[in-house]
Amino acid sequence: MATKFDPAAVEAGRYDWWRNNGFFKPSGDKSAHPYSIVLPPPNVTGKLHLGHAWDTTLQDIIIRRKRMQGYDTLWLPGMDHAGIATQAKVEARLREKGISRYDLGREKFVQQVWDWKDEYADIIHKQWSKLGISVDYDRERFTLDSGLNKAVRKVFVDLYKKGLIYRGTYIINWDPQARTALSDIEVVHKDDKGAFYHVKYPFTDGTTFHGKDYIEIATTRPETMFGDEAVAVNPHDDRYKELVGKHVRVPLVNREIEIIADDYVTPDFGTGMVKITPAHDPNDFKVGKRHNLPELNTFNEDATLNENGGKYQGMDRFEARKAIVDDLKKEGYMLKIKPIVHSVGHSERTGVQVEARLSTQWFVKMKPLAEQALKNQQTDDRVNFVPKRFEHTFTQWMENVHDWVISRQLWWGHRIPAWYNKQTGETYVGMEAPKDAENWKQDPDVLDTWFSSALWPFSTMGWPDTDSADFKRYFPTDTLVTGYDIIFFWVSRMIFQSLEFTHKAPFHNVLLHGLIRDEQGRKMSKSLGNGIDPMDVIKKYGVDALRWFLITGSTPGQDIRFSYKKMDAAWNFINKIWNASRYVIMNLKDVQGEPQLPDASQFNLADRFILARLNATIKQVNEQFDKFEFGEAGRALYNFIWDDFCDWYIEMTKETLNNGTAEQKHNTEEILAYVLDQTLRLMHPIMPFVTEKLWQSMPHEGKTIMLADYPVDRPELDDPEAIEQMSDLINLIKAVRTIRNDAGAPMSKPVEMLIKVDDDSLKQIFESNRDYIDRFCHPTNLTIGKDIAEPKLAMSGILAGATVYIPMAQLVDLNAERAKMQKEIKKLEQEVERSNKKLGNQKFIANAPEAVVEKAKQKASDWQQKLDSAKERLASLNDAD
RNA sequence: GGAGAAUUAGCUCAGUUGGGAGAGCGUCUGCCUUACAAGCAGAGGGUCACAGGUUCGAGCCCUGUAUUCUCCA
Repeated sequence: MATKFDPAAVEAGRYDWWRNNGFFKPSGDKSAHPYSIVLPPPNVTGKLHLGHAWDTTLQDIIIRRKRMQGYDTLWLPGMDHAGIATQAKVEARLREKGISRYDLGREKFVQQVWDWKDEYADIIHKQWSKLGISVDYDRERFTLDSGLNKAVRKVFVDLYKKGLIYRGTYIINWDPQARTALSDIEVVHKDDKGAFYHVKYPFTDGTTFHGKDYIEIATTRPETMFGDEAVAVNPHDDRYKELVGKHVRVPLVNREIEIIADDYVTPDFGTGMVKITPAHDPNDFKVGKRHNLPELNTFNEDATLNENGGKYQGMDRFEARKAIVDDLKKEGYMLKIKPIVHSVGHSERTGVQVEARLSTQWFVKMKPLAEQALKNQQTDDRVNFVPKRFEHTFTQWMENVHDWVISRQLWWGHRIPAWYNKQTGETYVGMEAPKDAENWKQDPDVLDTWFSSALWPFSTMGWPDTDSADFKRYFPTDTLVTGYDIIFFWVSRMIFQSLEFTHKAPFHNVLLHGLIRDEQGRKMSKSLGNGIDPMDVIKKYGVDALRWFLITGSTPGQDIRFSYKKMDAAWNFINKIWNASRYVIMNLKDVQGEPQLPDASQFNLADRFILARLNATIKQVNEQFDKFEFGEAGRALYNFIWDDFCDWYIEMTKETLNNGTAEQKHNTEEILAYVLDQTLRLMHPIMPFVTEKLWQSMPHEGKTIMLADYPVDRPELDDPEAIEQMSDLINLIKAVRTIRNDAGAPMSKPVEMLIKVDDDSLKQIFESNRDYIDRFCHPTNLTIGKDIAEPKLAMSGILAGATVYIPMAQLVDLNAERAKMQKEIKKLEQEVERSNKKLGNQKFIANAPEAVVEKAKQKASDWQQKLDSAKERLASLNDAD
């Protein structure tokens, strides 16, 4: 075995071997409980990033452990066509060649997108294998495949028939670059610098107001003024009451509009007078409906001004704004320009400023669906959010949800199953085209990507065929793992669609994780150029190290910062495991098959200690895993492996393996093998590659660690006495090491050692473990006793129930030793006082649990013992010269 | 404006039913000890943001304040 962990060598070929042996597939064992996860399908837009690595690692840990525990596990993978995002990517690529999608036409363009999809699906498959995820490739799905398309059409048609999908003309969010409608949540609001333009709207009938023949309108968007249909004031605003019903003129176009009264206007915002542009603002749209105002659209799809924009026709909205402002100034209409910072909506995908646009779209009526989802949270079928607080995020959104715009003016996606009669204009919605197809024209639009993603947990299992084997066996799924940033987009929608169509929640648990940030805590983004390719990290450290970092560096629901220093630490830990295993494997002489424990009568103190600690670790890891507390599970494993196993047990086995009897040696080998085997199994879900490699290198039974039993708690191995006695031994060894360090006496230099004990039990422990004391403390000779003569010129260490002395005539600085002891006494006195105060408190004795009181008493007596020893020691130091 | 999160060692972060504050990295000292020097041994380092409250007992529960961040409007 190599002296260093070499991830490339460990990983080579292993994934394919697992996969080709069918280890990733469900066992199909009907006597076992099923456990299923659907992978959140990554977008075929691009490569996987660190966030995907995190998300898939969490799932892989869950599913690998369940598989080892004997569940019939299904982890179903797939990818998402990501309508607008992928289309935008392909358009950008074409644009580099000077081609637009319109040049190609729909069919050819869509073919280009399929090519893109194939290219990226290939990359993603390679990345999945690097990440080591144990998904069942035979069940892989794509959100645009024919089965899913069938589910999409079925859902659309059913919802339409139930009146939960409708078509109508409303103000929606419009992305002028992608030229499509967007839902509310695809709009991200950012603070932008803008201005309030204060513009004169002159009266047309000679009215004057406060001596002026105009009113002052403040607007942030002068370029929409050609669509103005009214000016509104608040009906309770006494300043303007008299103006209601008067008429003003829209500058530059000289169109006459009326001043109306509407509650929507906030009197103390701006001038308290608002221009109403029903076709270009959602609030104005509502006002317009109330007052029967016309809806005049002044923009084209790409946000250039249309024929209603007069001489500005054809200009882009921002260009037009500049020109209009200039002209308003020139013609004396501009009163002032006041810079402001205000929140402006941008397209989540293309980043351009979103337009409020009046258009005819398809919508999902959300209220009944949301109510159903909320109600379900009060039943046994509720979805368990981990961490809990995200349930509030979900319910709050559901309580305030608006109707969902589902049509997209894109070419890449599920085509809307609606046809319009060429003659009558009648609408037909159905699974298939009408029989007389030649008389109908299908809606050219496609559905929002999330409309198909929302069906993912059941559409991938064969639904709408509710008799399909997978649907019956693996739906509802057990756990969904995803980022908290898509609770609205995805989690919520899966829940209400699943309830509506399967009458069950799609999963029992939702485990939500945060985002990965860079070393400075910034979001990783293309524009910052601070993104890190997980494949680069894997190349340098191995995927096991990356996985370890991802799960131990995080707490559920919290963001995580990536750093190479943490990756170094992760690699170091694996290297530690590697070398500990190397030690064990090199020392196994005649252990065969699956490691078994010798009879308990053969255990020495170290054996009892490590097995008790192993058992406590198994218990803790299982408990934490069940709660999705992977970080805590990882820390328990880290402490056990590094501290208990490597620092103590392995070091102690060197004594037995070198100096023990043949039988002792054999027992030690068996125990080493057993502990390592159990430890590798515990670790396997987290670091699958290195544990498989090491497991294969040691005696074992079975083909793969992937299918070995996951460790379970064995109460007969618990041993508080061994833990206690071992702790006495460790404290002694540590005290000697500290003395040696303080005195500058390295281990290579043997010293005399005396231990004065208060009672026989401690004497017994030290004497029966004398071999270990020799090995760890290197004394020339060792005296243990109750009444030993205390050496004068010595360094000392105070333990509970014992004092250790190391006589070093030349090296002892008596004054320093006295000072040290005085400091120690002061500290101990404080502790004793605190303990006594606590125990003197009757309320504490009466109210605290018995175990807590007992522990406090034990501590008090330990402190007192130490204090007595320290005082004694100081007295003898004072006598020394 | 509403909701949530964070605030613990120099840095990055754990701390799960309230019962004497931990890790990794960094710092200082000493060791190439036959698994590992990317290691081993030892040391130093914290009024757990602040102010109240509940409790025998608070990093943890409650109230308020401050700072930072996220989402929603």
